[in-house]
Amino acid sequence: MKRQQILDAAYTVFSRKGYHRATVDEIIALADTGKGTVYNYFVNKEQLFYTLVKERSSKFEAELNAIASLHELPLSKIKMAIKVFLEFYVANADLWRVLMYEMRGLGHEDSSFTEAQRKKYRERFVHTIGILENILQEGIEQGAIRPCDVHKAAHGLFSVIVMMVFQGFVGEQQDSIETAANSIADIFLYGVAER
Amino acid sequence: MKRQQILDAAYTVFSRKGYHRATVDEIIALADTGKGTVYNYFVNKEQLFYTLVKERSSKFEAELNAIASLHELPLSKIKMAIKVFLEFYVANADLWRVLMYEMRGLGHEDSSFTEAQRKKYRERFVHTIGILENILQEGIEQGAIRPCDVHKAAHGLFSVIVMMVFQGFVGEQQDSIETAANSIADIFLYGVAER
Amino acid sequence: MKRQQILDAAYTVFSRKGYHRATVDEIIALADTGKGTVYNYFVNKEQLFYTLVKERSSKFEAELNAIASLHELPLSKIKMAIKVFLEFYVANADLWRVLMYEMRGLGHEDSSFTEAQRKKYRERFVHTIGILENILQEGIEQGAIRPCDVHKAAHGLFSVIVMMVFQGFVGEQQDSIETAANSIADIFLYGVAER
Amino acid sequence: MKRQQILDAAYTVFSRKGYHRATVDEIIALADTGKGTVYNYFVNKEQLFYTLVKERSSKFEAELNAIASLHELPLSKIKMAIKVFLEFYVANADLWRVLMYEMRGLGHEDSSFTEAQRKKYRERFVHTIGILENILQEGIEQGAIRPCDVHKAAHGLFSVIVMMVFQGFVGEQQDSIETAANSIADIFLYGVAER
DNA sequence: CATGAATGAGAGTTCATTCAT
DNA sequence: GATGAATGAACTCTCATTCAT
Repeated sequence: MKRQQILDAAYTVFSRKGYHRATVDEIIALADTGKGTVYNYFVNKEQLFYTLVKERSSKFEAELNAIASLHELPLSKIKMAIKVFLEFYVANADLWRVLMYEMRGLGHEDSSFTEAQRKKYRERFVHTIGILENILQEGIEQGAIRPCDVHKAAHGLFSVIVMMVFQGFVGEQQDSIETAANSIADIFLYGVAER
Repeated sequence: MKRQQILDAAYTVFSRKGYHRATVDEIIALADTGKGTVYNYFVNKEQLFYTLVKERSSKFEAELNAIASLHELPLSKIKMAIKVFLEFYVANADLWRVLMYEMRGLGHEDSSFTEAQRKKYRERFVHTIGILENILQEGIEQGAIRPCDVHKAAHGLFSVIVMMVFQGFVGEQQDSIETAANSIADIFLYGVAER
Repeated sequence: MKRQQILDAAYTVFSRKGYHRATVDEIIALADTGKGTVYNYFVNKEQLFYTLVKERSSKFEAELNAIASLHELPLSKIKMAIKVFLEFYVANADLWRVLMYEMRGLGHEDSSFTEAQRKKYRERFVHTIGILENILQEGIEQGAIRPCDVHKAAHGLFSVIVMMVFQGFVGEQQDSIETAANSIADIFLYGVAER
Repeated sequence: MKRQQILDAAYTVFSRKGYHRATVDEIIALADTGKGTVYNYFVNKEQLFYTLVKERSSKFEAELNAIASLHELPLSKIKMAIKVFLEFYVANADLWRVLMYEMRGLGHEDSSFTEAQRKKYRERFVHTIGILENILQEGIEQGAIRPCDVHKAAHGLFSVIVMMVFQGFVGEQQDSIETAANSIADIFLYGVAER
């Protein structure tokens, strides 16, 4: 019970402050618990953060996998995937902003996290974006998508989704998400140019 | 002269470590100067960071403004703008990653920076993305671009550009930038779907 | 039964880590019991340590008393006493190193232990060394030992015994102890000078 | 100047409390300085302690080396060495008690210090006791000392010296030291047995 | 009796900032 | 203008002890 209180509080504080500026003191104040309790459940601040990410990710990753396995048309799958991404990022915008920053994209020298931890995080991203890649690849094979660099294209799509969320262009309501998903899919698939 | 040494060193250290993990001690070690000297030129760490951003931005913003004012076809202007963006972000990837993170996109309560400072940063972004918007708007008016939400479209284009840089998909060489600019423009304009 | 498990574990951990670095967590892990159980049997860490010392001391003190009461020649008694000391300290080297340190020899202001506890420990030492003194005194009265300050001489003998153990000059085997006892007695009685 | 104040305060606090119980807070209170200042001069608590030991040792070691090099009779040298040892340990009793404890004599698993640091300390001890060994060896070669295990004999002599100090049998006055040195030398050389 | 979740005082350490020289 | 010694608030983490079950 305390464990969950701590996780909830940590989620809030990490989201608000980022990893570095978040303090254990603030987390325990919000969780209404003692400092030692945090360290009974989590080895350290870093692992507390990781637990948060892991717990929030797993459902999302499962949903995404499910979509990839469906027998649907690629274009339809893409739209579904975009929607699932939006739902997840809308719900976890702040924490994932922090996570993405702390990972530093590539192999950067300094970060709050150990290299081992960073690798774990990166694998999660690579995995989810990889699913987008697979769908695109499938689309190319079926002639629905133009041949292109699916790795970059998937990253592009991903970056747009995340930006829409981070910029607050998408709200929490289902219809807001749906509308956004349609816009994103439309431009991603057909571009902005007039024919 | 000392001032410039400090700025150069600060650029390196902030880029490597991020805002929080960067220490004044490391900056002065690299700048080969004394700690007090930093505080003679800059009121504090935050303002040192801001100065850095301001100095690096201005040339870029000028270039972008120039493109916007050209008498060229919108599609051509878009490609040019993409190139200028890429050039700038490739050169300043690490510092801008830090900056974008610390700004926290919207009106978030806590950050390393004061609200006043954050507003200044945001205005810079709004301004550069605004130029993209204007070009798109011009394109719509001239019938080259499909009617769409230019605000969001510009942000989408921007996010893809930045992602390409942060993911290391674009190198520092001119031709790498040119190739990337073409790919981005191609998909942004015509989408990935087969016709 | 739990009580004995705790004592055994505590002995091991205190010996390995010293008083301060030993943690109750480590003790209960080794004793395979719960944290509360420790506090059912012992009022606190300090008293647990004391119990350990008391239990291990009593047999040794009894043996030493027995030797003192024998009707033997003083020189012979001295050798026997040295052997008993060696046996005891070899068996309890690590814990007694910790104990001797935490006592701080004299009336020092600060220690891990309360003054009352420290007094108890000191009395045990004074008592065992006192037996050595008595044997020496007996030797002087019988003309086997040169008149000298028996208090200091007994401490000197004691310190050499302990040093031999702490420096690892004496092993656990009976013959190693016997050899060491002979060397110590030889030099203590006759000195290192050539005649 | 602050550096010296910190060293003096640290000396007092480490001597009184031992390494673990000594706190940086107490040291700075006594040194009348700020916490950060300590870390400007010393990397950490461990290195502060080491600096203390190093500074206090060097004069003593030099004196001891000087005696070893004298052209004097071995027995005379032994007495001189004993005196120098007593002077040093009387002056530094408390800190050296702490040091000797934290070293844990041999290769013990856990200690406050890193293995590397422990090795440095041990070398200092080995060195000073080694000088005693050399003097004894010289004595044997010149026929003044009975053939014996000089390594152990030197350790025995050392342990007695230290014990005399730790037990408060020796005061700070020169004559107290002289008297003690004579008693120690007398028994070490000629034993306690009557002839 | 046995347990272990909960606790918080207190530890060592970092680092932006000040100010006398 | 240039300096760096001095500072202390703030940080993460430890661990003996309590107490409800």
